[in-house]
Amino acid sequence: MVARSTYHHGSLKTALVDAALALLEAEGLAKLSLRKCAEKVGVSHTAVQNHFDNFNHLLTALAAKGYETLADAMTLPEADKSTREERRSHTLTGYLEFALEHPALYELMFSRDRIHSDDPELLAEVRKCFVILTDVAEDLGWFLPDNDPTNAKSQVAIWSLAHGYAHLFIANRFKKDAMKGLTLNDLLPERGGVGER
Amino acid sequence: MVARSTYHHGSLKTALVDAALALLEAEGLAKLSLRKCAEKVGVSHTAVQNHFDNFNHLLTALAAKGYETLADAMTLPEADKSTREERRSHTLTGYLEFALEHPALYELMFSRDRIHSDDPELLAEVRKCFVILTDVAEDLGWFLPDNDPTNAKSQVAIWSLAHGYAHLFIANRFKKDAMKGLTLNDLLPERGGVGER
DNA sequence: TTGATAAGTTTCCGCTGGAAATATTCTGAG
DNA sequence: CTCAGAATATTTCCAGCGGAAACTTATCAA
Repeated sequence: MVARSTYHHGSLKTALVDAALALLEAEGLAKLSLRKCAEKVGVSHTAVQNHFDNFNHLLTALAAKGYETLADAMTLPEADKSTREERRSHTLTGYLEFALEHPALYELMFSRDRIHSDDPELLAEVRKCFVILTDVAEDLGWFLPDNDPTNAKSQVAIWSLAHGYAHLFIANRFKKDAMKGLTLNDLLPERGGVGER
Repeated sequence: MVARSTYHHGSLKTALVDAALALLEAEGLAKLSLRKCAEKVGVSHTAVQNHFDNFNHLLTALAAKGYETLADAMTLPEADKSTREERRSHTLTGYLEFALEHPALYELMFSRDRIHSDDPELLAEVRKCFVILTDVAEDLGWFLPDNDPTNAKSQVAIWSLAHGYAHLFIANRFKKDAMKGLTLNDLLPERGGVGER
C-alpha cells in the first residue's frame, strides 16, 4: 500500500488505467488483476468500484487507450508534407509495430470476453483507427475487390489483412524463419507489378 | 456430482475436454473453470491433475480439438471429384462458418495467455489447417505477392486475410449493416476481373 | 499374493472480484 | 461559516477459483 497524503486520490480513474497498462505489459493478461491495479495505485481494491462498474469496464477503458495509441502509431507526423505512398507505408508499418510492441494489449483490444465491445468511448477510438485504415484502402483500391476503394469491402479487406497478420504473428502461429523481415507491406502486390490492371 | 459406478472413470481425459467444450460454447471462456469441467464429468476438481499439468493444458487440448474440427470444416468430402474452384470456395466458406459458429472456441485457439502455443499436439493440428489454406493460396497465386503461390508470403497472406476477417467479425468490430451477406470469397478480386495479369 | 503404480478424494491454501456497511472528504446552498 | 448530502475510499465478508499435499482405492504384473 503506497502512502498517500490526501484521503481522496484525485485522479484515480486514469491512474488505474495507467497501472493496469503497466501490469499488463509486465505480466500479461492472465496475471493482471483488479487487486494488483488497486495496490499499485495505493488504494483498496473496492475503491475501483467508484470509477468502474466492474473489472471488465476498467479493461475496456484500457483497450480504448490502446486504440488511441494505435491511431497515433499509424499517423505520420507531417502528413501534409508526405506522399500517399509514404503515408500508406507508415500506416501499415505502424500498425504491425504496435501489435508487436504491445502484444498483450493488442490481444485485449480484440477480446470478446474481457472488454465491452459496444462501449461508446471504445467505439469512438476504434472508429478513428478504421478511418486511418480506410485511407490506406483508397491507396490500394487497384488491387481490392471491385476495384472500388471506397466501398465497405475494400475497407474490410485491408483491416482483415492487417489484423490477421498482426494477430497470427503475436499468437506465434507462423514459423519464425519463414517470416524474417517480412512486413505487412510485403503481403500486398507491388504497385505496377503483378495484379495491376 | 454425477454418480459413477466405477471408482476409475475410464476415459476422463477426453471426457474433460468434451465437458470443457460444452461449457465454453454455453457460457464463454470467462465463465469456464476447471472446477465446472470436473463437476460436469462427476469427478473432484483435483482429479484433473492426473491428466493435465494444469488448467491451461486442458484448454490447449481443447484448442487442438478446435483446429481438428476447423480442418474438417474446410475439407470438401469428395475432394477428388471437385474442381479447384469448388475446393477453394468450400475452404474459405468453411473457415468463416467455423469461426461464426464457435466464436469462443475460435478465440481460444489464438489466445496467447490461455493455451500453450508450442504444444506438439496442438501444432500438429495447426499444421493440418495451414496445409489446407496453402492449397487455397495455390489457387489464388495470380493475385498474391510476387505472383508466386508457393512462397511463404502467399500462404501467410491468405491465412492473414481469412483469420483477420473471421476474428474481427466475431469480435464485433464491423458494422452489422455493412457486412450483410459478405463472404470471405467476396474480399478477393474475382478471377478474370480486376487485378488479374 | 503382493507391491508398485495409476487414478481419484479430501483438505487446505492464497488469490480473485464483488456486495454491504461504514468512514472520510469535498462541495455548494443557506 | 455551517452543515447536509454527494462523492470517494475503507473494512469486512463472501463464494469461487486453481493448485499443493496427503491420503484412499483400484489395477495389473511379477
